[in-house]
Amino acid sequence: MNRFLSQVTKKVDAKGRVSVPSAFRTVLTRLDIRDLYVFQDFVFPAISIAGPEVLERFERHIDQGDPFSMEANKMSLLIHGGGVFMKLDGEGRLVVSDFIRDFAGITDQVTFVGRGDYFQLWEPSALTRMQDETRRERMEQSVRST
Amino acid sequence: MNRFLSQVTKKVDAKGRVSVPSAFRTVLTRLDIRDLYVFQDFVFPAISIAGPEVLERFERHIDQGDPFSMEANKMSLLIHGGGVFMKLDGEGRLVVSDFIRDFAGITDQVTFVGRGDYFQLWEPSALTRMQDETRRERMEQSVRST
DNA sequence: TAAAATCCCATTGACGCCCAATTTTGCCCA
DNA sequence: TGGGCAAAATTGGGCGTCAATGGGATTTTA
Repeated sequence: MNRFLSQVTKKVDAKGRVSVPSAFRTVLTRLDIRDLYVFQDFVFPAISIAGPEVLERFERHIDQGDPFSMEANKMSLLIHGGGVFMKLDGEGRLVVSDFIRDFAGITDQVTFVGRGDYFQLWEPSALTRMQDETRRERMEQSVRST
Repeated sequence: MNRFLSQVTKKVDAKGRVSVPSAFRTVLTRLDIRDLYVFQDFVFPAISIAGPEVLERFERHIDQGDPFSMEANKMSLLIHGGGVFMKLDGEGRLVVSDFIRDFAGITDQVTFVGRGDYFQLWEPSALTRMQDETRRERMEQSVRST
């Protein structure tokens, strides 16, 4: 399968590194992604990681409108100011920089979460809370429709 | 019969494996399902197992709306982050990973439950409790409607 | 030159794949 | 109806490979 699925929690080591799950690395290889576009997610308190083409898509989106508009400026602030390129080390590990750490509230553990054509880094309990909340919402929906 | 029915409880071996009941494997073969879409159920503390087309159906559902919406992101968090593809080993066994174990509260025993066109994995006592609770609720309903 | 970022290597642990032993099941026949 | 068998299913474990982890050693940067 060539999409990012599932979730795994990993420990950040003494040097601030985490090894990216091999299943994810396999997908990255298959999609021929070497430079990772790492950005602060737009809707969740999490870090999203994708290939360079995602940034390019965002930029094209901006280019479609008025470049001086508040809208375009705000968008750039997120995708440029809130993003950075990173590479994995020889063993497939990623350094959890302050950029990542602070935004996602990560300390000594990180949960890797597949999102289809990209993946995310979450502070473990934050992810659990969000998923539980979502299930609860779905439950209420189905109860209402009874 | 080409649907998943009944329930069986199996032991998880020392390596964390459980053999899928042959009746279920027969159905899988008949439906030509080789890759299993294994996901954390939306309503029960159980793992649901189906074919790849179930994930695809979920994804189509997401694609219908705005991909940047909170709604779509939450859904993806469940179906992508809460799901994974797995295969059975040569003897028809499944590895009970942490992904499965933690969510369903499974330790050394698993109950396989048929659900029609898919099946589930439960922690034995959790299933019993849920079934008892459901029967009790139905009793109360029928009493009220008398 | 100190601190941090990289690179490199060794050890440990997990997983996939295979084979053997044992148990269960379905069926036929006395 | 009760055995007896053969086939299928289940279970247990060995082993090789790859992933994960931890810790130097080296280079880079401020």
